[in-house]
Amino acid sequence: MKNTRNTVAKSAILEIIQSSKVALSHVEIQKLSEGLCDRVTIYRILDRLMIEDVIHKIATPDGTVKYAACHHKHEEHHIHNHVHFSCEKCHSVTCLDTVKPSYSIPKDYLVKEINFTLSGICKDCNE
Amino acid sequence: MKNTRNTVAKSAILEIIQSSKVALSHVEIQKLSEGLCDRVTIYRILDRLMIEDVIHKIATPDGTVKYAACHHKHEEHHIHNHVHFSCEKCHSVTCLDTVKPSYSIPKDYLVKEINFTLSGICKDCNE
DNA sequence: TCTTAAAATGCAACAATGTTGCGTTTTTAT
DNA sequence: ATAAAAACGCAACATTGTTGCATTTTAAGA
Ligand SMILES: [Mn+2]
Ligand SMILES: [Mn+2]
Ligand SMILES: [Zn+2]
Ligand SMILES: [Zn+2]
Repeated sequence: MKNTRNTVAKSAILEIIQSSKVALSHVEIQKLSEGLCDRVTIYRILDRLMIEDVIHKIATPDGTVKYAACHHKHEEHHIHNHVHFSCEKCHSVTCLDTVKPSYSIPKDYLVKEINFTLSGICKDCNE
Repeated sequence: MKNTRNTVAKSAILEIIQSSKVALSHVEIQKLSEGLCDRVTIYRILDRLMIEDVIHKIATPDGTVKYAACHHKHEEHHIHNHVHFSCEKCHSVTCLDTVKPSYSIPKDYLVKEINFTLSGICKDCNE
């Protein structure tokens, strides 16, 4: 396996993601990093961070893609089985790490990842 | 409300979606319709069909967007609370209409839509 | 059936997002 | 210090979805 290096840009971007309360899109990360590195480099860093399992990707129903830090113990082969909430008012996407969904699926399916996103009004926008 | 019309293209596209076992992407629909209408028109038709609640949109974790027919009684204000399965081998996305997930979420969130997608190996690709 | 307004369409142009190739720079191990 | 691998910047490209506008089609009423 190709080993991955910790560069200045990579550390900075990880820090940005980890210190954010909400999941961030590529463009948001780019703005927050203020010319730290090229647009393409951000994409490549995000890829590496996902391979290392320190961040995860969230595809919201409206098509936008966001990234959030992983809040689990750093272990291999884990599943992000928590709920995400996407607010249609403030467009924030949050990890609800404590909420774990349950389901039962025919056993001829092999489940490797779950992606569970609820949309609506978040607690801050709710009246 | 702006009323919507049933055109040749719209009926054809709905038929394509309804007769497919798996959810279809915009490009797949375009290929299956073989020059029926413009690319843009397909997007607009998909929008109308979603407003009419005869199809629904599925955003898979890998970023691709697919469309599937709704298999519920034609009622207003329904929620598509069923599970989708996205196969990482054959890239098919299927509605598992019978599998209903359960979850509990803090009551200061107002849930309007749910999008639950499992990824892995589908029953056809599973050995 | 004829008339007419609204809805739908085609086309071109644009925008957003993500990817690839390649030459250069930086990191890490020897 | 040297060398190989990894990361980077930049430009170019690809894919996906959107918008404006002139033209055509649809559906409903006279
Ligand atoms: Mn999360
Ligand atoms: Mn479905
Ligand atoms: Zn909100
Ligand atoms: Zn499969």
